[in-house]
Amino acid sequence: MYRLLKQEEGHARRGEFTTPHGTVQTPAFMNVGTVAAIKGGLSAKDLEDIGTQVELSNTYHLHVRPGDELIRDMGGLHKFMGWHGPILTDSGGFQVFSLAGLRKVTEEGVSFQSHVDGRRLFIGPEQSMRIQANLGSDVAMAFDECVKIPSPREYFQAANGRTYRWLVRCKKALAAYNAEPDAVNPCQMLFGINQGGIYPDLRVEHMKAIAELDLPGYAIGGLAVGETHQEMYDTIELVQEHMPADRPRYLMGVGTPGNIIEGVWRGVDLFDCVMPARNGRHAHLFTKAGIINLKNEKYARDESPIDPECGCPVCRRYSRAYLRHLFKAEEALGLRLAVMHNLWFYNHLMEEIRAALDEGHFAAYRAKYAKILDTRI
RNA sequence: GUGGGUGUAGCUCAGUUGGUUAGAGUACCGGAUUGUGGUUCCGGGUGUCGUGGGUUCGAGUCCCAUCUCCCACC
Repeated sequence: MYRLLKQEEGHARRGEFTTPHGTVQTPAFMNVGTVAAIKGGLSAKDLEDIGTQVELSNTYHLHVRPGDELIRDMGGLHKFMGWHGPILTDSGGFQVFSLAGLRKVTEEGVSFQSHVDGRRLFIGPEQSMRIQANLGSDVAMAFDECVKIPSPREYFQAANGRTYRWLVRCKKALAAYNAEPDAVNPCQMLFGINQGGIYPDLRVEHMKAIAELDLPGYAIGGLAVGETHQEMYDTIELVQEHMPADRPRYLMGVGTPGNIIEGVWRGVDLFDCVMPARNGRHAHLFTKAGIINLKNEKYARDESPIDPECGCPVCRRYSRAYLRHLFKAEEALGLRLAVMHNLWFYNHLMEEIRAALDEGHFAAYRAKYAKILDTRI
């Protein structure tokens, strides 16, 4: 359930999103742990320490290993991974895009070749809902088709039709699974996903259609996959007008700190992105002054913390010189500390955005930080 | 002391009958990464070819001397 607390200038929204495992203050950034683990070695306790509100895992990956039935038998994903806050699961739809070389799309669904052992898998709307019901996440994402940009308009049109029909099937299937007496999380919600590339009419038409299905939340998918930032922002701005105002809005897979500020400005409530974790593993660290590459030689004797303005557990204790050494020596601690800092940075960024919205100066915050946070220094 | 071997990038090494601007891996330096296949991808050569002399149009390559290190013998 979503409650709008305040609407700032522009379209920015301050709200609360309540799930079976707690209330999320929005705008929020969801921390991505695809295989029920934050890569880099962070624990559920670490997530609590760095201010994580929502954890995100993936249907496809957990189905492949260890198997969603195993997780159901272990009491569901919350219990399995020891994270008792809200969890959102992605549907496997994005793997239609990211594992393009290993799959085949039909009206029924998508067949994949497993990236783990090569066996043939099939995931359609019903399979995705079954898996997500077994995982017992708080939010299940619709099984959609994410299409690369650029692609022919005709393909987007066909994929949009398929994604809509799949969504109808998702809604029916998930309701049935969660009505079963031994459902892991009977109040699990389903979010629909808008697609259409950067074709304005396809985006709007699709958004209007899925809005009529009266789902607990809606996502904008298929962005940050090849288009320019301006095209992405224009698409968000266009689509948000047709999203129900009383439901949370989730911009999937985005993005940089600047992308997030611009997304909030255009009315987005939820974000997720692998960037803080993946870039952190490669020593790219976010600071209030811009992005630094900690492997650079110039930090070899730098006694200052990653970000002098940061209050995270890593910055309170360790120097750039030490962290650089850990990376050069390929010590696991380097990855862990870097990811911890970056996720703390993202979570803290959202706290600042919420505070700016509460206090009515988000426009000034955006003007000050939207560009500088994405700049390499 | 004698004989043989060896010396090319920080490291391990390749380099044809003498032929254009000196090659690879690794290390190092830099970049990429947007609903995650964590050791990936892309770019960069950083060199007195041990040293000196000689032959040659031309030498990492052939000749002489010398030095280093290794091995064997005395």
